[in-house]
Amino acid sequence: MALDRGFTYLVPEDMATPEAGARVLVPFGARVLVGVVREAKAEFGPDDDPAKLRELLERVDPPGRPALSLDLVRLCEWIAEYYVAPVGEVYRMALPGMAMGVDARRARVSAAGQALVDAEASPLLSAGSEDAPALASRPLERADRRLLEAIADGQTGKKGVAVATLTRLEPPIPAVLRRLGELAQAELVIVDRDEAKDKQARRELHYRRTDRLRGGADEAGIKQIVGRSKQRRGLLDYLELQADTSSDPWVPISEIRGPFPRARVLLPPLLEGGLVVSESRLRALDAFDLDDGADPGADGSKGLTLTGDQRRALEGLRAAFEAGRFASALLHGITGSGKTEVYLRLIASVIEAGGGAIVLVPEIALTPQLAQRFRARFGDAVAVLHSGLTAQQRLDAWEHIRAGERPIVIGARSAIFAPVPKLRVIVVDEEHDGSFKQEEGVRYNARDVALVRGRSLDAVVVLGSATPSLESWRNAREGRLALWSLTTRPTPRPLPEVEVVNLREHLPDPETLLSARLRQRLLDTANAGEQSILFLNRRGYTTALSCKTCGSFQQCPDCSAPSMTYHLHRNRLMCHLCGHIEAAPSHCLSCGSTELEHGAAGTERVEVAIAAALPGVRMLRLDRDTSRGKALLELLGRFRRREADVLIGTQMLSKGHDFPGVTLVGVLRADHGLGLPDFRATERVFQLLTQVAGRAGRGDRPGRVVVQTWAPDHPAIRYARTHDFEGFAEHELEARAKSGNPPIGHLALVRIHGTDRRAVDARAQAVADFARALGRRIVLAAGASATPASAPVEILGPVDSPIERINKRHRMQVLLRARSRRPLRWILDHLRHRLGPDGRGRSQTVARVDVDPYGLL
DNA sequence: TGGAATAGGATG
DNA sequence: ATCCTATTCCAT
Repeated sequence: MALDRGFTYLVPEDMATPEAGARVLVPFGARVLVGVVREAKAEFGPDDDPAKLRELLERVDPPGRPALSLDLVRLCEWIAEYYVAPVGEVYRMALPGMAMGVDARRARVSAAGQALVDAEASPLLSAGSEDAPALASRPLERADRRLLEAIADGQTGKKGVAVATLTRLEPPIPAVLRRLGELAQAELVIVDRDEAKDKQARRELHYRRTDRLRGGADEAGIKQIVGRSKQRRGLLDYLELQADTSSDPWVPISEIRGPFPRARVLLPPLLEGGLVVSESRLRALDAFDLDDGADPGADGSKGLTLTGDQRRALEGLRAAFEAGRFASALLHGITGSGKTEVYLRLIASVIEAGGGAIVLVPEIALTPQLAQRFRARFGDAVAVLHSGLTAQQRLDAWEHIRAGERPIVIGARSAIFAPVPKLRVIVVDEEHDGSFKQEEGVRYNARDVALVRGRSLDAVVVLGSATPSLESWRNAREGRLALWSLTTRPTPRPLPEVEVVNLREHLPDPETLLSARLRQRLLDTANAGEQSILFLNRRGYTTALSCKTCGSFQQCPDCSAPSMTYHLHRNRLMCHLCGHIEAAPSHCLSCGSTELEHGAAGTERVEVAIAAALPGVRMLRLDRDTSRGKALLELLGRFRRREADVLIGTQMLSKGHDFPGVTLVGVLRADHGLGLPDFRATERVFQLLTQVAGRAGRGDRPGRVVVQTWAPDHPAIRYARTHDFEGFAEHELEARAKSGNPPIGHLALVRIHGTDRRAVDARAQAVADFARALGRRIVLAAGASATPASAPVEILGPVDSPIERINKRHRMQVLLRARSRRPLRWILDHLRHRLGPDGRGRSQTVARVDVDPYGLL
């Protein structure tokens, strides 16, 4: 977590004052850091002590070209404030990784320094040296000599040693940077800037499991290298699983550090034993260089006439754009109603007028078709930002965008920070999607940030969805968003028929999870030469292995949830929360019975079972295990090319894909997830079913949807059956009003976690007490006025988080809930300074706020 | 006694 | 956060 405050610096006499958003080099303690100017002021602020201020060292950005435009600076400030996030962290997020440099200096010894080193190294001379050398302020200490020697040893020719490496010497030299400064002062070493540092900084050490002693064949050989360290073994398994299940076997050290914080210590023996190799690499491949089998370059929709709905929506949005004022709209269009075409034409107008646009999509890797349509229509004007870009590619894209060379930007969440000049339109496609909410670090919601950025730029913001979030729906109903509805599909095809199968009456086959009805439909569809998609909301083989005799099942040692899933592929158990992996046991660990059974089925097992039950039907499986990055696109391409009859997958599949050959969609367990302690569960299931139904019958044949459920009367399923979004929304809004949950109420969740249970508990209690005290002050203040309401802010907790332990860290939470934002805001502003890390070592706890949390897990 | 682990404090 | 200093801890 970065420092949650700014620092004031003086602008040197001979420097033009850098504008807000410009990067500058500043002295910070003994270090030199890259900073971003938040504000340039002519006078001292009340908290500034002129005597303590230091001067800026250098400007990084040339005058008139700050890294962040003023609108982005304002946006960062707003985010830091609203989401109670450390400002520094927010700015760092808004800039591409390496725009913020590291210590770029290099050090080498001078002639005098070299002489000193040589003298010390020579026993004859050092023994007889009468007058010990001294620095300006003090005698030369042993640590200084070590530093000098380290520099002399490390420098190659004239290159010198990177200062950054000197700070990481083993054993470390105390106060290295101060000593280095003094040595430089005494002209024993020369310190200068390194031009080539950026390239270095963009690389990262990656590790890969080799083929040596692979697959558990030579257990003894592995033991010899790994030894008895469980962590080391876990790391090896982790890398092996990565190599097996992902398209790219290389894992960057930063990623390994998640599940294995001690990776640095664990890796050397594995490297030495040849089980693992390392390499300095740039980040993974650009997934979008791959052809996923979609129509190459064709954008057949260009000349099509719009439906009446589309035309009205487009005209309304264009009018808003031409008015040049902020406007926000919800584009509610049933699946297949042509929302994208509306975006395309709106953006075409914007481009024509010399403006720019941002299109946010839930997960770019899952919506390559949208990107392709934009590329087909706008060609090089489009920049696609996604997680597969290397740091270098990202920086390049960012520079291109900033220069106005690519006025259209398509990307996931973080693309909302794209430095598009003259930004006039922001589209948030599938705005209901939970992935717009960042769930770590700065927990912003890109959809809401889009509205704020749009407002500050007088731009048009369009939120599009077939199943709008209840937040947006309510905003539209109350007039805060203009509402445009697309109620018909451009092609004269009705929405698919949804057939609900009550599993209570029609028991599914325990292996395939298919009811007789769905099984028959699958066979019919395959026989007709058409394709099917099956959804099951759980990856892996089964949830867990449980003992038939005593019923006990394996828990992750570091997490508290039943998160261990069995993976047939390598006969391993893996925790879905922290990545812990272990060999699947052959017998029950508590009673010794060898009779173990699989719990609730996952996609892997169902795939196998169906393949066995329906011979001749070709199956493909898609989930996070089989497919990341380019492997995903390859798989989708194979299905599109009809290399399989049935694609089975998790909800990853429900987003935006278009498979013309699919006429049947089956949902194996629609009610899955309804039992979770999550106020959005019903909404999510409704959305999933509606989105999923949209996958059926998009080609030239009508579609059919079969929904299997144990709860056929649940509202999510009832309303989805009739494609009745409005009915669902009204029903669910009532439920939210009753519970005080969003969008009627407003939430902020304080999360407290740490290794030591008691420290976490104490901190959580303290946070809750403090919030309650603040809450009472509000009540007192409001007491005199006419509001008879009870406490305007409810403070719930502290309680253990639903998953009370993840990766050995205990987690607790305090929920703040209010009918109006203002009192909640007030409490958060006061709570702000009590957040962040507290305590040290094992008893350290971290508290952070999640404003407008998406889920409460 | 000196170096390692650890707690507290400041950073402009 | 990261760096620095003072303090405690512990083995030699």
